[in-house]
Amino acid sequence: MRNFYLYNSLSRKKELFEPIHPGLVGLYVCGPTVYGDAHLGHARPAITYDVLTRLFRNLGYKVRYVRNITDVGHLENDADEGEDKIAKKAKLEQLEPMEVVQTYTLLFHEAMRKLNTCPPSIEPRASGHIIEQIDLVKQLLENGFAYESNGSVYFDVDAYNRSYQYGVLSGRNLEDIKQNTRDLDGQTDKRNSYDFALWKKAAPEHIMRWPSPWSDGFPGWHLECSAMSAKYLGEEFDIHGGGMDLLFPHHECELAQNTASRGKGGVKYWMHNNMITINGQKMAKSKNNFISLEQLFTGSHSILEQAYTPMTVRFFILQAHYRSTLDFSNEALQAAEKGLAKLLQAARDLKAMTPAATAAHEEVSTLREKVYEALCDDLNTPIALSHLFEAVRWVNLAKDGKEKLSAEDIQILDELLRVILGDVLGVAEEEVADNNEQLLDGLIEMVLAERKEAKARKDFATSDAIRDRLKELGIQIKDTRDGTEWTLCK
RNA sequence: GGUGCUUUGGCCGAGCGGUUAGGCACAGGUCUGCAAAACCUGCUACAGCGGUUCGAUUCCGCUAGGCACCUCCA
Repeated sequence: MRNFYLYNSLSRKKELFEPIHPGLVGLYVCGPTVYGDAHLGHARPAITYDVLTRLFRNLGYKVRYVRNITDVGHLENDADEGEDKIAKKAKLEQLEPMEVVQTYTLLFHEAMRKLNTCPPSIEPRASGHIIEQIDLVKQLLENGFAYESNGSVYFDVDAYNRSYQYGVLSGRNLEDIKQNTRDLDGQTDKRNSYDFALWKKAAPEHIMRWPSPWSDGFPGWHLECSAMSAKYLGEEFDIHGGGMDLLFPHHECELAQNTASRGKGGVKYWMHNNMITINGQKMAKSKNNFISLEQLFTGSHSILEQAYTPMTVRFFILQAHYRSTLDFSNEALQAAEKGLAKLLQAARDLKAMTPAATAAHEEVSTLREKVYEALCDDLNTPIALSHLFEAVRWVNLAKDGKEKLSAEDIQILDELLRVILGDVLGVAEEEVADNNEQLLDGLIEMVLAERKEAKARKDFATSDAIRDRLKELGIQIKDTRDGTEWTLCK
């Protein structure tokens, strides 16, 4: 199997990927907290890990891709009274928390489908794994790395740091953290401000609660990923992915939980995608530059000059390397839209091509290798795409009759534009179903205008021919006093 | 304040110790009834100042700007 190199956030270098179990890849990715619309930021990891999965599958690996849905435990802040995001939204919209979860989970899935991402193999929910999480808390208490306080249980970072090292993933040391952690009000239950919650006792009015040995309450946010990744991928698995913003504290805490409970970190490669920025700044609700995917697809946001199709967004994201920040702008999206159209047009043109030469072009045959080399070098999609544009050039040259392609050339170009572009990068023809109705209206209106003109010149042969042709296509027209009506008959 | 990252041509965005990234835009040309597309040609940049080197955009240092995390975030 081809060598694949992956940047590991833990070692801070590119490493040769060697699966724990030959031929199999276990991938865990932190999914969304479903308390709001899927946004542009969600598209980055979704597409990155989708391409990773597709590439592994193309290389012959069997991939188990687990992406969770956080539907409990994600707090607004770290204080004792920090509100659960789901619960807060439920209160705001006067819904059951699980109604909020369902609404936004479905919207998230819909957006992911439009972006042509493969659904994960398993999509576990935190609320469905309370038992596993409680077990993990018990284990941590038993191992002496957690303490109970007033019905809540916290991870004892000091204790952990005596046996292991807290901060290895994010490159921090505990002394720095101690100096720089804010002391929030109302953290009386914790021994230290940098300890984090494993189990929280629920306040009386809190709806989302489960019984546990310590209190009726709910699990801490970091716990779910440790519990669910181990359950579905084993205590040691290959790749853990997520956004760079999750590196600390979320992944650091997860790593600490794994290590404290079973003596090892459990993850071989930590992978982090960078952020999407808008005008150079990270998207955030507080900055008023928050764009949901739906807004992006429909163009309904003041920042947007136009609507952008899901595939344009996908292509735009793939044009940058996943570890670089990617700045959103209308200009950049519009450029992506055009580049994408060029690529897809060439893929279409290629289908109609027949061999016109016997000798293969060497430049064409090396493209395939170059593309794989790029993709296998830490998922370098921008380089891979630059080679695909080279393939486009060959298709267009042939189309113009300036080059002749052999059967072998065509076969390679087909592999590049259909298999690599389509199957691996997931860049495919857009669904146009949504626009069809409008398109049909416009077209028929145009044809009827032609017919009206023909009738006006008493050219009834033409007007009747138009009517008959439309009928053949399943469109019935009817001349009325007020004009011409049409219906679609099936 | 702590930690880390970053600064590439009109825009987006790769990359590397010596060689054209690529896309978009722009200009000229070929083709075309017109338009579009396509093709060809041009535009050839690496924040500033030092250092290492035969040679640095690429390595090191300093200066300046930007960003991220440290609080929830993909």
